[in-house]
Amino acid sequence: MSYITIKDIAKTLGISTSTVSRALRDSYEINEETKQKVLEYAKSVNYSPNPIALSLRENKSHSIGIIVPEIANNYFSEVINGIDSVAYQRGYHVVIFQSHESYEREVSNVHHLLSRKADGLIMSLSGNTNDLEHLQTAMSDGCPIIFFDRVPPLDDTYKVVSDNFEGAYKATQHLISKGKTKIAHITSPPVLSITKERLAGYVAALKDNNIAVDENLIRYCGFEPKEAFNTIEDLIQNHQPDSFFVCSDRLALNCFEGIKNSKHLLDSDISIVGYTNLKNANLLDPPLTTVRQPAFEMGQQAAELLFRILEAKHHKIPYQTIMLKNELIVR
Amino acid sequence: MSYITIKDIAKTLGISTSTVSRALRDSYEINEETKQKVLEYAKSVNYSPNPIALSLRENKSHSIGIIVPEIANNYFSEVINGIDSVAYQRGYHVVIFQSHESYEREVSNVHHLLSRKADGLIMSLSGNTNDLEHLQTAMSDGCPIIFFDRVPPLDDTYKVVSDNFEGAYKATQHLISKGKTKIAHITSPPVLSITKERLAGYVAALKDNNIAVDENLIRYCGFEPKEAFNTIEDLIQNHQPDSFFVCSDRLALNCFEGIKNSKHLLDSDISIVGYTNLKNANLLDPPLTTVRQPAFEMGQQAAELLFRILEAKHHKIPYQTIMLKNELIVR
DNA sequence: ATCGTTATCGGGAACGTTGCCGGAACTATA
DNA sequence: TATAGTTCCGGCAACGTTCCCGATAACGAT
Repeated sequence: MSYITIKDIAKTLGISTSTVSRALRDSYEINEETKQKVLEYAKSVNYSPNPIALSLRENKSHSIGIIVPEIANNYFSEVINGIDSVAYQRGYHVVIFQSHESYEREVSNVHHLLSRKADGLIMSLSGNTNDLEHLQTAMSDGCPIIFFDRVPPLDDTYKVVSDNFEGAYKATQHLISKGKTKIAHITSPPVLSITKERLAGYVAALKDNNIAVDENLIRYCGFEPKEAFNTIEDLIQNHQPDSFFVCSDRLALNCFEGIKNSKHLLDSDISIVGYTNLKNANLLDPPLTTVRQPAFEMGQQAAELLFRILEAKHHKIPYQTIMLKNELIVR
Repeated sequence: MSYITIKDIAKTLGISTSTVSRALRDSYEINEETKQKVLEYAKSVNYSPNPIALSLRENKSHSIGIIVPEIANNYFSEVINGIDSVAYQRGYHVVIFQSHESYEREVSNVHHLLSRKADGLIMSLSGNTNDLEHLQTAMSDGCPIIFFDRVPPLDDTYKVVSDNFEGAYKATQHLISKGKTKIAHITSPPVLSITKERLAGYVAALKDNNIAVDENLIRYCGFEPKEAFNTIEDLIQNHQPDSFFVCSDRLALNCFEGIKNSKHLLDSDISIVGYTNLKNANLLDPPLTTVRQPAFEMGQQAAELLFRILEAKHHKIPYQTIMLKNELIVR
């Protein structure tokens, strides 16, 4: 299986490797007869070219890399599936890495992908990435990167995002229209782009409804479950919110559990809206109203943009930001 | 970044590439002084060897492949994290692929990994894999494979599984001890190893309690949500089970929803036990009792076994099956 | 003085592939 | 008939690396 090389074919057919290569590549000038002979034999022995040799020669790998913070996050796995669906059609393979929210792992992943000559990258930043040098050098080395969801504060890049401002605005508005006024906002680390945008949407909705913004109700949370629990506990004990707007898949669950477990039972008096792609938000008790990002579609769009860049070769595709709408699913 | 080659170093230092290679590899006989000079310079220009050239030469890639049916499945992503954790320590990189329950995709993934000279494979079979030829050739080509969870019916392989028989037995016994007698068993396609083992556990528990096995209550379900819904509907309408023992992450959720949505409300009269690694089974309404597989640990064990094989080089590690215990989490 | 030994290094092949360059054989043109 | 052009093919270098084989110098022993 794939042990046959072009040399073997050349030897058994009594021709040179160049000729075999030409036949296989259907290139340049070659006698139709020899070409058929080569193709036939190659097929019969199940020849397939060695991608490593190709990579070494051509400085590319015919595969694209994905780096996400965590595969176990449903939002990210949906995005990956979107990317996968278009890459597979094009005969590209997709190499998936996790940064585990670690800056070091992210850098290591980028280097690995780069040294293995990935043709392009699609990624979402780790929660601890402040320094962007590894990405800058990757891009200037000619490896195009599409960022999605958690995008860096750079102008000269390609981005695929969802309308976080609007999503947060709609979520907050939903709570307000249910009569809530003390709406806690629990969200991801402040460095992330999504954090800022969602916070802005939350604040805008409050202001448009003449509700004062209470800084005590806004909490940034890392990725440890305990952190979420403590935050919830403190909020409920000391600031009596009447509702929660919780961002990120992970936090949504942790907070849901935290609120449920707290002395104050989760009842009709306390509402939660999550910003999440949880599969089973409708099965929770009570069902969780959510803002749902079009994850699969974001993956598709990111991949299609990347392939447009790769196929454009010379004439450069202009930097752009593709923004998709979110959906508020009231439950 | 990683554009510097050994030739560049040789040229600027006025020595041959062989010498540079020797210095870097700390091999054979080389003057301490030149060695230091090379190492110093290499470090200063941030040299790192080209892994593609290495792969071409040594016929291996210093990376291992993972193939799972679906990343979005929490069980699989936990296993991946387990593998990842040990591979990262050893400086190996992990390449993740999805078969999407498709035999063709699985074959394609195996070929891709093989031709890219993955040092080894850790995989769980797709739900539509009957022909094992692609795996046999991979193994006879010298690429060791560790199977986990969904393992093939082969003796001469390495496997990491959980005790599905016992898990199913305990789950069924749990329902029986709650007074249930008409226990429906909804499970994965019958080709899969896990399906057979769990069915056996289910049947054994019934027999040990002198409950007749009703074939009508045993249903195999594919991976389409609608299939699960229809199955549930038919079961409830025509066979009035008093409880369900549902296998696989996907089915657990689908059935949970199906039962909840059916005319007969999900109440204390109908119990469900799921065989799943759902993160939020405790938050469902009602909380879902589950059999939980030690997914992360299974990944670790699989990876450790693989590295043992890779490091053993010549003396062969005997084929073996590592079996881990499951945990019944009553909620 | 000659020879074997040791320490250190360079040359070159090889991994699999492609593409440039040159060359042989043939055809067509003047 | 000589020349130019065409068609087809083989040789060779190159991608980055390692490793085997030989080469050279220094040095001590005979």
